[in-house]
Amino acid sequence: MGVTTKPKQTPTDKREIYYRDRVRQQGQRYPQFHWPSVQVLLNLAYTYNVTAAHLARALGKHGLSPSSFNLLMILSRNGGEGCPLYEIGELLLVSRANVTGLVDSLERKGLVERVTDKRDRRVRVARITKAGETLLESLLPEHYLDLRKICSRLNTAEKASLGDLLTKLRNSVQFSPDNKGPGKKP
Amino acid sequence: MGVTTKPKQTPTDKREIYYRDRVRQQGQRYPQFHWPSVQVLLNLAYTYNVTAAHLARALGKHGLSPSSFNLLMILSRNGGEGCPLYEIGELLLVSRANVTGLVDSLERKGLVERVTDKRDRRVRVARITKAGETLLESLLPEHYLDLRKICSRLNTAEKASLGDLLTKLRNSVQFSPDNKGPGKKP
DNA sequence: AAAATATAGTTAGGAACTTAATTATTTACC
DNA sequence: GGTAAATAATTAAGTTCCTAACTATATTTT
Repeated sequence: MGVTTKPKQTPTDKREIYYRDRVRQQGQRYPQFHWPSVQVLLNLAYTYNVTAAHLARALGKHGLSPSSFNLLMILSRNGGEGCPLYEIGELLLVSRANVTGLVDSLERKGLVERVTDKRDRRVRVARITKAGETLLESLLPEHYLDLRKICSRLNTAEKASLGDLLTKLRNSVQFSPDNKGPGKKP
Repeated sequence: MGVTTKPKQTPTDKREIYYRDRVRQQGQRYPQFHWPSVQVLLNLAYTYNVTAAHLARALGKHGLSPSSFNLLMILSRNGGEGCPLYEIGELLLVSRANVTGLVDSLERKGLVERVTDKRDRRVRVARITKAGETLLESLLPEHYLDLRKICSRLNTAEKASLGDLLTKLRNSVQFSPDNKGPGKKP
């Protein structure tokens, strides 16, 4: 190729242009449009996606998805007792059907095992295996270091402030007055 | 059942207990464990999930997923010109294969249409239809109001501060020195 | 101009999720 | 004590994402 003056823009630039235009257009058209609100929510989504993708990539090198990892962490805490599947769902905030699938895949890899509870034969208890413990022990030092590095540009006050603001935002969603709720039917 | 003193705990309490225990255990076991960092990242994930689920529920009432909605918004900005599919992928930060699927589903609903670019016959351009425009116009006022309400407990300074802290965190992930990168193979 | 390379889109297969329906077991009620 | 209701897990079907392989078209190289 010859010597060109092509600017070679990154995808990020396209996104910036797109959002700048959107502000102008939508702001004029819709009186409800409030750029500072839209901006902070876009920022939240973007930041979450970037960090989640980063952590997922690191865990993926050990053959674990983020959910599988979190499930293993829960079982690791409970040790030999294990944890009923329904309780795993509550801790991970996912459906019971999804827990079934996650435990299936971890069981196939030999990282957890299922046992039936003696007292209530409806419930299955998932227990981490020795292999599961070993895997966790091998990846946790790097994982925790990673988390720490991700936050290292924020000082203590900033971390606290970010936590407070996130909590405030979350509460606003969860406990807003007009929360449509589950809309239970009669 | 008789009159009991059972506290009737919500799932949230289980989560709090779980995380409190985890801090103690992991903090002792792993010197790399840094609770303030772990806490702020958990908070980020939790807050994102809550807000995303809230918005997804609202858009779902109109038959749209968040991604479908964003795709429609992109096309709405471009109007009659439409947008090449590869560019949609760059704006939405998703794979081209996923764009194909999203456009498929919106095309089935009659909200967008595909046309082949005359100049480069490799590229397909997606264009929003009249029905798509109408749908957007019907839901945007409520959507923007929703975004605004979600952020209403944060004042102007807090929104700015939250935005800055999120950006700082994101930059730390994206531009950290030891970013393993795509690891291109020779 | 032909061959190699790059780009746009689709297809195929798979993982992580969802809700709704089904099965097994326990608890509550009369 | 037997039936009804609740609870735990699974299955089935569908959605949203992914990567890798494939097809068609354009561009570059020689």
